[in-house]
Amino acid sequence: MSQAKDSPRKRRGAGRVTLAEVARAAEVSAISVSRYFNQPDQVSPPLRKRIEAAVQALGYVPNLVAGGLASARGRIVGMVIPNISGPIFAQTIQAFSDTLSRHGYQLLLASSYFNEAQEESAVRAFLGWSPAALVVTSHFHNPATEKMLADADVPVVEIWDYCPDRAPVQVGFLHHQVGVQACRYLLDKGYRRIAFVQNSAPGDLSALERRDGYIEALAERGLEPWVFVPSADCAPFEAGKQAMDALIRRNPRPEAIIFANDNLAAGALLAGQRAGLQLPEDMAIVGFGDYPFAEMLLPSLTTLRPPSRAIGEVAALRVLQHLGVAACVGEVQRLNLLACELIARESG
Amino acid sequence: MSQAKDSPRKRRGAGRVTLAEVARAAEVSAISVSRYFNQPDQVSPPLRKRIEAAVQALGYVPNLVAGGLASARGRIVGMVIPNISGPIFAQTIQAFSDTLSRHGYQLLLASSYFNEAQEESAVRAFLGWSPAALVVTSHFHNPATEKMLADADVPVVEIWDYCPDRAPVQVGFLHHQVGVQACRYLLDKGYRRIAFVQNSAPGDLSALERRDGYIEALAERGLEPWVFVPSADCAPFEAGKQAMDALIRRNPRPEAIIFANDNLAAGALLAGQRAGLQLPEDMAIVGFGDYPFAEMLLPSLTTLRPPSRAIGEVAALRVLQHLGVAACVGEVQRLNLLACELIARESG
DNA sequence: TTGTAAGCGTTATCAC
DNA sequence: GTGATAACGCTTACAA
Repeated sequence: MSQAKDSPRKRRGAGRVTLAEVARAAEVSAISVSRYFNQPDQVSPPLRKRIEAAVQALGYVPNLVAGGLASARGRIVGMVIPNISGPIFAQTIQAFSDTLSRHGYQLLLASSYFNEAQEESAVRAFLGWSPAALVVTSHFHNPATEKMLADADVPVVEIWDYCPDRAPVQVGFLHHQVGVQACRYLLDKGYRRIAFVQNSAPGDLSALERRDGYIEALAERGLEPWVFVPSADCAPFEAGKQAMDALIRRNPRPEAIIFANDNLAAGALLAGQRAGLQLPEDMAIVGFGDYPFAEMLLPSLTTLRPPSRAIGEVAALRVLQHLGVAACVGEVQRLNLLACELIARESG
Repeated sequence: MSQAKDSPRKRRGAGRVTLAEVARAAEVSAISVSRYFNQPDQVSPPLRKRIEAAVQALGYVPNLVAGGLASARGRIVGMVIPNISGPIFAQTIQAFSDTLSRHGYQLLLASSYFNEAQEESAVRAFLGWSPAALVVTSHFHNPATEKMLADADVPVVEIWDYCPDRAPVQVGFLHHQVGVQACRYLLDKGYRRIAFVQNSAPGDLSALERRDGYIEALAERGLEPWVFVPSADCAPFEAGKQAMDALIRRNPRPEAIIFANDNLAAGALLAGQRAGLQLPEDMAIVGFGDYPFAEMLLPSLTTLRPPSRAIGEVAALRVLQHLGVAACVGEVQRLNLLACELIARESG
């Protein structure tokens, strides 16, 4: 690509400047150069000066691979997340990556699409890089992944979830509780016939926990649940339309609907309006995620705002604390329950 | 975190199962196990079977760090991108990561926030992992980064841009041309007093190239440019409102406005409506990015849709081709000019 | 097809 | 505070 096709690349070695060459140029031993980078305090100012000059002159870039092998811990953290481009997780990744890189750690990223097999292969690959820590999403993993995570001598953080009974550090919230929260909100506003529309994407088990919370909240008041399951092969926005079209025709129709996410809710909003419904007068709509468009819709969307950024920040902080990174010192708090905020807007 | 506080961790080595242990268990040499993973064809079925059994039994996970050191090329690709959570780049990252991981490569990710110093430090860190390739955004880098990229014996791909004269593989489009495209579209619809609102975030130099395209397209018809620069400390949505509020008061006011991105345009749309403007009758609005909300706004937003996913896919494909990954064979095309589509909707 | 020997570039350990 | 030496776990090069 950018280099010459037939560059005189050595078969072995990257041909890059090495620690030893810097040491020779600075007339010190290799280990001193190593210390210059890793424990500068332990190198006297004069040496430090000579080393710095040599590093500059030669354009030395430390070989982190070699360092990682020697020390058995690379400054790299792996994260497996359902998807990168959705509005929800992107914030978490951004915050996590930023916090990490501020302290000299790098992010190794992979997406699972809620698929446990893909998660397993990502975790396996990441473990091969002897990461300083590993972050996975939710507590749903297949047995092979569980075993790898348990056996690997690596700190593990589970995000976007909160299971006090599990060993890994937890940073997230109780999806079940969020389902309860959404449902009670509508109950308190006087709605009774409340439906729940599931995610069209299979594998999003956390969304099912929210559904179960909804069911529980209804049961508390002696009400029956009403769960709609869209076709699995349908994009979320379309699935939302489909759900609304179907639920409108029921007699009696629901007075309110909770959706597994904002994309579904947005589709439903559009379908409802197209069908001549007055929203929220004829039907209340509640989403989940507080996607950026939620406040731009007409009517604006009532939804639950997950602590996306906070999850990324807290996860990174816990990792750094565990690694003993200065400026992040402190006891590593294993349970980190964050709040999911209900944003009441026009739709419900 | 998940492991016991006082695990009997060796000071040196991760305590993990090694290639040698697998070899012993399978009663073969270490190199055969290595081949089993890297060139399975060169291992006879009987050996393969014994090795597979041993790998399973011991739960062996290859140490990619050691492998990377020995072979001087890790199966890792670094990507530096302005931001992760914006709707634009997230698609690129997702597509890139997916394509890569399908072929056994991992993504090392960092964001630069359009800051050249941050980019430099990310590139330096990534080079330390002897990546198989490096992907950077745009052709704007500081001299130190340029030097590292040129000196490093690593394939480099520049995305979201297209500079035929530069050495790295280019995957993107001509921002200047996109500015021309947007402006000509409005000119052809009969608008003459066309303003351009810049990005509030400094450092997005590509957006300035789009502005220059706009200026050129106006000049072709002998028209004067009208560039509005929002306060730098303002979030894009707010900056859009600010711009609209200011431009509305001018006399004569613009007939049409091109925005550096959809967030600005969305803010302007809202501010315009709040001020009592009929859109697009009173003023046409064109954005850039085709963010997910663009079609949900009222009026829906006319905008330019960049080939976000395609950029990620093509970039990954070029990288894999260069690495000689089977199933991706073929000549590495250095120049990849993708199309930016104008999505005509209601706003302009 | 399979094996042997020699590194890859760094850090841990121990001595000065 | 500084240095010599031996790993770290794997792959290349070459031999059988």
